[in-house]
Amino acid sequence: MTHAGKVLRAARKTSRRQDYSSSTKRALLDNATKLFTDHGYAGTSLDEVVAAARVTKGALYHHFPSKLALFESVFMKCQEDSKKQIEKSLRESKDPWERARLGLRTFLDICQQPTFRRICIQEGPVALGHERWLNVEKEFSFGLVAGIVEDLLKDMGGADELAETFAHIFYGALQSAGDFVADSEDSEDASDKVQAVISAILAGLRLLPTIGDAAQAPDVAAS
Amino acid sequence: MTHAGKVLRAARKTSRRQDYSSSTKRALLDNATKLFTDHGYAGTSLDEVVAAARVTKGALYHHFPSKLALFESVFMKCQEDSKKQIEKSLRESKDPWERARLGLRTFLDICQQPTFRRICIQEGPVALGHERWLNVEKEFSFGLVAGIVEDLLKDMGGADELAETFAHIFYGALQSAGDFVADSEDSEDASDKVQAVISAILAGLRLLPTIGDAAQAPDVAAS
DNA sequence: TTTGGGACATACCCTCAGTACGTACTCTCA
DNA sequence: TGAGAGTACGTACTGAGGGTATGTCCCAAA
Repeated sequence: MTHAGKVLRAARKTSRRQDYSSSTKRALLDNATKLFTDHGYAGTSLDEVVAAARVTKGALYHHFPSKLALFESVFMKCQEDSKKQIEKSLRESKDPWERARLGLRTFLDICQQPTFRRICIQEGPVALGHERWLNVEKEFSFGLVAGIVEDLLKDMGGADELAETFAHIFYGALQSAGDFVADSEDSEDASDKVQAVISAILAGLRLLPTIGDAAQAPDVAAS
Repeated sequence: MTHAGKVLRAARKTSRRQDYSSSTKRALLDNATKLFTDHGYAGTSLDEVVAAARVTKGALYHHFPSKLALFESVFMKCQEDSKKQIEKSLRESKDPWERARLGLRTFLDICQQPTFRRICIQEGPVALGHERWLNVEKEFSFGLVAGIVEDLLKDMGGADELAETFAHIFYGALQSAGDFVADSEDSEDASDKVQAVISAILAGLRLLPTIGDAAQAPDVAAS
């Protein structure tokens, strides 16, 4: 058997043993995702996870070096999924303002998914640490939002200095918006209201570039 | 000794024993605050806390029924302090827009205090649970912010329906703003930028009342 | 002086993350 | 084809840490 043949076989045809292995790993990830979502990181014991996946701790520690690593895998998977979802919706238009509306609409939907809320927004920063969380976010949800904001500002010209600042603040606003919708009883009504508010905030973005570095913006106080 | 006498004495003149007791309780709270701030809720063991306070677990569990209760005491104390600080700054003006600037400026300062950031913003929601955290927030920081927003909207007339929505979203934006400033190297520069962005967002608030329930706000897309 | 109770200290238990080690099974290569 | 290596687990244990049960000291009121 040639080397190329070996690689090919390994790439497309897995052994039964490998199938079993990846299957148990997936079972661990799936059950961990569910339990972490329902009870949080600290509120979930590994005994529960392995019991739900019908294996033992030996299996878990074979696939993941620690509880935190297991959580991180769940976390990354969740981030990747949401990123793909947003990117897909962004491909539907070329106009930056329309893309903003599409992307933010999708992001709000994702924020209402219990897993994303709990794993990526609530528990993530605490479990992984603020530092690590921020670094990951930059390459996923936050990165996309930042890109959208940047495009909007570029579309209007100027205010590059404030782009990063606005993106950070705006991202926090979006998370809160997601929370708000998720917590409300009438999510349909809440979602509409949120859309209106977000739109107004983005509209306020137009007032940004003229301010420059005065930073005090007394015009706000001038009714 | 009359009943009135007893009450009076208990109110103004404490016994030496009571002094000791409240002193150790304060020592526990102070050290817990410091450790929770530095290492988070899960990252802080009660053994560390009692060692730092130079007592034993017996003392801790005499004053607090659980680790979570200890954290909650720290949390509430932090909330009360920040509330007082904000209210103080609010008393310096009567104009709603000026009050907004003063209050938000103070809130941003508070967000940069490590204890408030870690205890009230980051760890609080996870440790206490989202539900409980929200209820407490309503009576403290968030309540104040919501009041300010309401005043602003009232000053312009109308848009009451969106006041609560905007307040929630805006509060998230402020927290992110605090994080952004706290994470930046040049906090002076970052603070200025944040002020500009927040001002722009508040300016966008003026565009809110005319939207009504259309909720789509196509005017945003119209460049 | 007695006595009740507050303010702790000590010793212990239980859950749970992590480790050490054993085992069965498969894959490779002589 | 069988022996060694490596994978994929299972089992039994350890240690850290939250929580409890109980004992003790000491002040305060009667």
